[in-house]
Amino acid sequence: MSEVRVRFAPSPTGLLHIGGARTALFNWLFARHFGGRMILRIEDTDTARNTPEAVAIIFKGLRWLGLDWDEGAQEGGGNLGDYGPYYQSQRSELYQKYAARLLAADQAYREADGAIRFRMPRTPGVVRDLICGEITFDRTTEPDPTIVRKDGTPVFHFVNVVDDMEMRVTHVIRGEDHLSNTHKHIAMFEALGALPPRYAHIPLILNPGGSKMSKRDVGASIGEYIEQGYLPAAVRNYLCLLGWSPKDNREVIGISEVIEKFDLPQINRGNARFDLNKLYWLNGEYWKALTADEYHAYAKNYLQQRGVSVGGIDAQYLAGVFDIVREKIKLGRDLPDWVEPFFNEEFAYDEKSLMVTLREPEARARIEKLSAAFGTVGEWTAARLEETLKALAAADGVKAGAYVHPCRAGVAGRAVGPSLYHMLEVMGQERVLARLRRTLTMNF
RNA sequence: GACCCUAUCGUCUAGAGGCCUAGGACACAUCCCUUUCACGGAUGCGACACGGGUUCGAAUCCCGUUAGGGUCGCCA
Repeated sequence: MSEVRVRFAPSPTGLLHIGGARTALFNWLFARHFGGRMILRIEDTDTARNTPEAVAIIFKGLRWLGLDWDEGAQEGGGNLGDYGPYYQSQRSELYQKYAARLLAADQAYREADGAIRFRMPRTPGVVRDLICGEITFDRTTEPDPTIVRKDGTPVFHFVNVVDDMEMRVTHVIRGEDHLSNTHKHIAMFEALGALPPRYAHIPLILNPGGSKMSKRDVGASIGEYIEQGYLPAAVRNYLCLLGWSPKDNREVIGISEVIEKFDLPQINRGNARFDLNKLYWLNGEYWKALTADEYHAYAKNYLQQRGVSVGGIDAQYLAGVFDIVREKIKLGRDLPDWVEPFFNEEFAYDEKSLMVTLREPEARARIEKLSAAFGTVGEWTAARLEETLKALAAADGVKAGAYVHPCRAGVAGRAVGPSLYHMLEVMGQERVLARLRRTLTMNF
């Protein structure tokens, strides 16, 4: 096989769609597996929604997923590679040239209003798809597709073919929604005297309701995952599993291994429904697998992006807080809330800690005893604090929980949170005692 | 409506004629662990769409039906 050249050709719609992201991923995987080249072409012929911001969202999403490209459109509007420009909006002359050529050869004709139509061959259209197999389309009643509108702008099917030809694309890997149109593309290649690329149509991603995932569906945009603090490797791993499988019962699989094993024939033919639950679980697996440094850097960065300033906080304290919170959550989204009571002395008391715990008749007395005992505890470690608290409970003949709950509520204002003793250890004696004292002065 | 694709637990999938009383994962349920919430561990629930063939034998091959999805644009 000569050098593999694949392309991902998104149109700027304002978001990077999850289906598009998977198409990009499969193209990328194929290119990397065969040592080929990945090309990014921006299909921005629809001028209405073509804005620099919309294009930037595509770059951002691909970069975030770790999908790089060897050739094509670049951030800032640049082009990299010998077959550019890679923005269709900058290739109008080329399309005009090829339309004229088709017209001259009578393979296309002009309508009264100026639009140009391609003369469809009336022979059966045969598509040999690398995933779907050989399919034959009857074209006896197929209308001639428009390739240039009456206003002179070229139509998608035509520019797609011209660009794939000009850019020497060898394999077109795209969504199955294009399968029924592929014979038209092949006919255009042939009319232009070019060899068509090999086609591979991958199944669609359906929403939980079972229809094609649209931009309005929850989870449809890669931007959502960035914002919610999903880990890119987890999202990428999940996308790999939609229509492809390592076939050995593993779910968590490193990208280099996917590259090694990936090939087109093993891709499933049936559409797959999107399951946010499984992605969430998978993200948890990657969350746990992060090294301490990676996790700390991620947490700090995410919080800052969410407008939570952690700049002035002692690095060691910050790391301690991050560490005890980590095992309780699965993604960045939960970080701000879990971390809040550690950084903010004005933390809010949630309803449950207030109503159920702090208003209990014995709560006040227990917090007083806790204050006294913690004030003279000596070594401020989780183990020592646990011992101290349990001794208090034992002396009263009650379960540890009777002390744990008011303590947690008083110190963090929450009914749920990280392991209490570790939380106290991280917070430090001074802060804990101050908060307990303050709780006593409050009127619930 | 015409054409095309697809059809294994609720979901993602393993399965390419006997290894299948169909395996794994998510979700769900129960139990264990436990100060909460998670995590983890154990167990359970749960599928070959239906009908015909072919074959000694079919989840696997063929045909039909049904269902789902897609395409039929001077959208991409």
